[in-house]
Formats: sequence, C-alpha cells, structure tokens
Amino acid sequence: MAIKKDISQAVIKRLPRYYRSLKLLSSENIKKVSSKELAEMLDITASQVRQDFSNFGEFGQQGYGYDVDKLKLEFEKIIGIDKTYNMIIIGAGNLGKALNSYSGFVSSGFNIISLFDIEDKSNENILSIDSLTKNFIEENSIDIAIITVNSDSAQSIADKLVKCGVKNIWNFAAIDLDVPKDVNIENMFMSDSLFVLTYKMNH
Amino acid sequence: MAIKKDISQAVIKRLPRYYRSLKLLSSENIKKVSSKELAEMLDITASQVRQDFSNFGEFGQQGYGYDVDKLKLEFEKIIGIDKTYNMIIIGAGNLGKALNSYSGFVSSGFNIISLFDIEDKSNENILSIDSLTKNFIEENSIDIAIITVNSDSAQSIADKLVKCGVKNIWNFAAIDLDVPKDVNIENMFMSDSLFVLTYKMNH
DNA sequence: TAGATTGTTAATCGATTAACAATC
DNA sequence: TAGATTGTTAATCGATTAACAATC
Repeated sequence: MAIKKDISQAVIKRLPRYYRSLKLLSSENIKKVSSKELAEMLDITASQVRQDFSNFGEFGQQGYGYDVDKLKLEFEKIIGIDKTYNMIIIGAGNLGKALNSYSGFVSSGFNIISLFDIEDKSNENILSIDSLTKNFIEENSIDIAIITVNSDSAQSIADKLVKCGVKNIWNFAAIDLDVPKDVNIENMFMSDSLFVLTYKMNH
Repeated sequence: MAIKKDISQAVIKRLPRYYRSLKLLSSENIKKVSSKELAEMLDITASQVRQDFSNFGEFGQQGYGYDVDKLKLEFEKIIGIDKTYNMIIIGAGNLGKALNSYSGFVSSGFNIISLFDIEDKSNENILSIDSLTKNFIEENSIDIAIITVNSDSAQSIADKLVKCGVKNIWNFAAIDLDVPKDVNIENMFMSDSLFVLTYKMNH
C-alpha cells in the first residue's frame, strides 16, 4: 500500500468515521453504497468522499458505487486493523482499570497484556512500574502504551516508555507530552472535549 | 460577551489548549506571556494566536504582551467554566463508574448528580433508568448528560434524554447520535482515536 | 443502449500566515 | 525615546466543492 503524497490530518481523522459507517452497512447486510449515500451518513459531500478515497486507491466502479464488504476490508488495511496489537496500560486508577476490563478492545484485535501502576498494588494483579523494562516491552512485543496516570506524572512515564523502546502512546493525561519525533502520540483529552461542550452551551 | 461572527470549529478546538497553557503558566507564577511564547507552547504561529484571540476581544497590550492571570480569566469566561454545571451519567459500566468517581470534575465545577443504568443495580447507589424523568432533570437542574452505555442502546438513551429536556450530551458511545439541532453533542470516540494511532503506526 | 456513478481536474472557499501601522 | 509586541489587513496556502469526461 504505497501512498504517494502525505495524507492530510483532516483526511486521517475521517478514516475511522468511514469505517464505522461501513461496519454499520455491513452489519445491515447492505451490499453496495455510493459516495452520495456515504456522504449523507457522515454529513459531508459526495465529492469529499471520492476525493478522500482517491488518496488510497480506486475502490469503486463507475455507474455502480462501492462494494460494502470489499471497501470495509480496504479500510481495515488502510487503518491497520487487519493486524493485532499488544498494549499495556500505565496507571491503574479508575480509568486505567475501566480500559483494562473493556472487552471491546480484544474483539477488535487489541490485546491488553498488563496493567502497571506507580504505587504498589501487586495484590490486584497490577504490576509495579519497576517491572516495566526494555526487556518486558521486547519479550511481550508491546506495540502501544496507554497512559492513564495523572498529568503530573505523565511526562516522566512517557520518558520511561520511550527509554524502554515504546513507539506508540495513547495518552489520556491532560498534558501535551514531549517525545522524540519517531514516537507516535494520540491524545484523548477528555477535559478539552468537555470544554468544547461548555463553550457550545454558552454561545 | 457578544460575539460578532461565527467562530470556526478550528478555533473552538484550540480554546481548551490555550487554557491549558495559561493554567500551566499561572501555576508557575509567570505573569506575562507574548503571542510568540504561547505559539511555541501550542506549536502554532504567533499570528494564529493573535488572530484567534481577536475573535473574542482585545486582551493584550502593545509592546508588552498578555497578563497571564487576566487572560486565563478571560478564557474561563469564553469557555464558560466560570460557572458550575450539574451532570448525570447514563451507563454504570466500568467507564461510567470511572467517570463517576473521577475527582477532577468536581474541582473544575462539574458536579455529578447521579449515575443511572439500564439494568437495575440499585444496591450500588445506581439509579434505575425509570427514575430518569423530565421532573428529575428539572428539579436537579441537570445541564449535561454523559452517555456511557454501549453503542446499541445509545440512540434510545439519547432520545429519552432529549424527551426529558436535556440540552447537552457528552457521548462516549461509538455512534453518531441523532438529536434535534438545539441539542449540543460532543463526542469522545475512543476507538476513532485508537484507529488514528494505528493508522500513524502503519504509515 | 441509457442511466448512474466513479475518479480527477479545475474552481471556490476558508483557514493560516505574513506584514505592518498603531502604540505601550 | 527606542524596542517590543499587539490587533488587523492583505497574501498565501490548503482543503472542500463543483464539474465533467470516462466507463460500468
């Protein structure tokens, strides 16, 4: 899947939305979909759908549209969810534990290997942060680390993860982490989202 | 705070980021900041900072910059976090419970009034969905409902919330909810975020 | 075949960046 | 005063939309 030019952030953020619609259509046993229909589902224009898709290849057929299941598979390849990933969680607070026990991950190919905490909670099957080593990351082929510690400790955890060779971080702490540019970060800033909501309420 | 023209979504999404930087500066007892310094913190241009601010007023002083604490207060007014809000959570799974016990909300003026669930879990101080009525919303002045049920039940819960007069929904279910246009929705699509991360990993 | 719909090129729109006069 | 930095106008850039030839 050699991609010519850089895909814009705007397009990348729409990929999961396309995928969600395709999953929905597929689950309803719908076989074909046009750019116009997809556009309506995402509340964008048909032009944009076709423009977006053209970044990755030619998936449709003139006069017909797109085969839902085929397109869904293409999107799984594009997003990279045709593979499985091993994850660890750092921070065994309420959120960390909630993510740890969320079964939806496993069914989508995301396996949580272990849950770490700064404080010693070894009684609850939670590992001490001291056992988080380069060795551990390598032996367990950890692809993604999820940070759910509080924002004060998040940067030092990120530093440690980077040192251990983690290349992908899913960050829930309300702070912009500073990491080398070969490390991917994706933030889930909950309070930012809540603030956008309060902004809208007030205007 | 009469705002002339419509503020673009791009600007609105930056507001919480400005606010986070201002909180950080304030906590470090820094008194003044220039658009250039703020720009470096957010990794944008100084021009954009000034352009963004000009949507809301004139907060700076030529030759000096911005007073950190004054600007922070302005942002609290703009975002609307100079007030307090009452919230309820629908869905007492792991995530709902985690949000329910997250103390960070209270300190920022977001009070969680109660937690509901579709299944009867009344032994755990969790209310039955049947007690979620228009009356309840009004008597408790509920401003925001947080949806943490699974995506299958999310739309019917949203319908019920709308019927009860809820005007603002913070949605954690992986589905685009259909609500009247006077109801504000802000989505926290976790899997979308995770998929953006896997996309980046693979490209 | 006629109708429908793609993929792509060109036009438009909006957001970001640059420039600079105003002024603290 | 001289230097710094704002707020704003103009220029640029990139993303979205429109149009249409290709073709199933």
